[in-house]
Amino acid sequence: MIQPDSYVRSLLKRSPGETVTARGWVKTRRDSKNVHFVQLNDGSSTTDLQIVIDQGVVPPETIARITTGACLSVEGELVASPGKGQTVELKAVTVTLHGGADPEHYPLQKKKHTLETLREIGHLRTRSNTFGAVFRVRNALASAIHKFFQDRGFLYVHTPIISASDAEGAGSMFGVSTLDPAAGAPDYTQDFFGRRTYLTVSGQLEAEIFAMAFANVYTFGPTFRAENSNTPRHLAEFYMIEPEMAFCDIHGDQDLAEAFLKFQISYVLETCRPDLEFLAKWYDPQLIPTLEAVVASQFERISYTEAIALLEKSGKQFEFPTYWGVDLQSEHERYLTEELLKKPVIVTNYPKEIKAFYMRANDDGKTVAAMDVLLPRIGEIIGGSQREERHDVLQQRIREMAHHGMKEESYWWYLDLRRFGGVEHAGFGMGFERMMMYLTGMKNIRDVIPFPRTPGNAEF
RNA sequence: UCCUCAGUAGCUCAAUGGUAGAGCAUUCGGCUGUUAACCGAAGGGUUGUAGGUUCGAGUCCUACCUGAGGAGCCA
Repeated sequence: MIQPDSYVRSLLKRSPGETVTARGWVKTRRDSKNVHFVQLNDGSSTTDLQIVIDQGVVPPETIARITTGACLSVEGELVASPGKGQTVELKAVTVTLHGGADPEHYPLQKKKHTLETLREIGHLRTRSNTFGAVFRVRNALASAIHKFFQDRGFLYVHTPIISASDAEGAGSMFGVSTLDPAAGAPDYTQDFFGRRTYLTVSGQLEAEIFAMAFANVYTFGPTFRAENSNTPRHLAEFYMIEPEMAFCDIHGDQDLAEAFLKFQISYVLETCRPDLEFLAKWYDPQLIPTLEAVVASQFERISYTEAIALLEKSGKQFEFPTYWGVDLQSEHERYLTEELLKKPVIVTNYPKEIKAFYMRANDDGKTVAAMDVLLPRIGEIIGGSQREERHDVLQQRIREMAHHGMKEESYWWYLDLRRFGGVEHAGFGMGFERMMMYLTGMKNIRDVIPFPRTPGNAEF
């Protein structure tokens, strides 16, 4: 096992003269008359460690096998590098070749590959510079999220992956069953759980249970949608963060969402600078200035009604017409956040007809206390609301939705939370990979998750 | 799921309906404390699949497969 002081990242910071062992995978080898240069990387750093192997230290037949992709351990002395591009390098004394990578067949070459090609070698793309940077950022982002909530006293709750609630309106769900599909019409009362079950589309309803006991809670786990979505922004399996706060209204909800987004960006700017610089260089030169601008900005907050008014007087021709009562289309959201306001926008108080049943009804009788946070380039990154805490109002709403297949008896425990010690509360959901896209400048969501699950794709 | 575009060497891409090419990678040779090293040579192809039009198809037509972009749904 590599010890903390022996990661490539650590070795690059240590002083000349020390005897160390480096382990990792070869990026490339260059030969000179009396010396071989090997770029070694263990995934801890955007920068490789340069290994210098003098003629005779390693038998020629071993040198020949030290090719791109091979795995090595190298013991030697860290020395000041006379060459450009690095301050220290490792002068090899002992080289152990753990596994070669036949250059005739190893698909990762020391040249630029398209992201589409790398996606098809999902078991090897992790060794590329791009995915090294992406997954270090992903790791840091996950850490930032826990830190943000833990520092505020939020309780981390694991909501179930397998769920019986058919989460009305949340789109198609993956069924979970141990019944033999070949056995004809399924009788779910005989199924593993004695009822129809699904992979969760949201932990929110269960998070509300915890918020009614621990006040401030959050979930961070996988979520599944069986929608046949083929876009650069959708996955069938993705990660979602869902905070839920008791004693919180829609305004507190917005404040938290804004602070949350800014914290994540700041944290990654601080801890992953070299990775962001690499990503900026190859994918989006404006990446870092854009991120810094968001941290410094104050998010625009407008109501749905104001948003519609802004769109109507924009004079812009939209493919879909805008009028009060229709949901905002991608083109509308993009216009608001990218062109008109040029910063993150929080849109609140949507018509109740286009939002979920659990959102708190406003006094106007027409809108609910919903909020969507829109980011330039990404669109909706956060969707949330103040929840309906009034038992009778919620019950009435569920009954109104009966014709959509909602069954009041399925929500008995959810309604119970309003009968016993209910209080105003609010929360939101943030797509983890959407945030990753924003932070890394990656334009396809399949390139910010280790193993993307999309329609027709589950190879790795 | 709908619309649009694309599929040619391991990779990135050329090729007016008329002999299928280059760069990188690979192999071999040369040079060199190198930095996506450099110089030279060689090998490498059922042009996504199946049909069709044509004297002749990588190129035109049809269907299918795969990928990408846009839309819907959303996070």
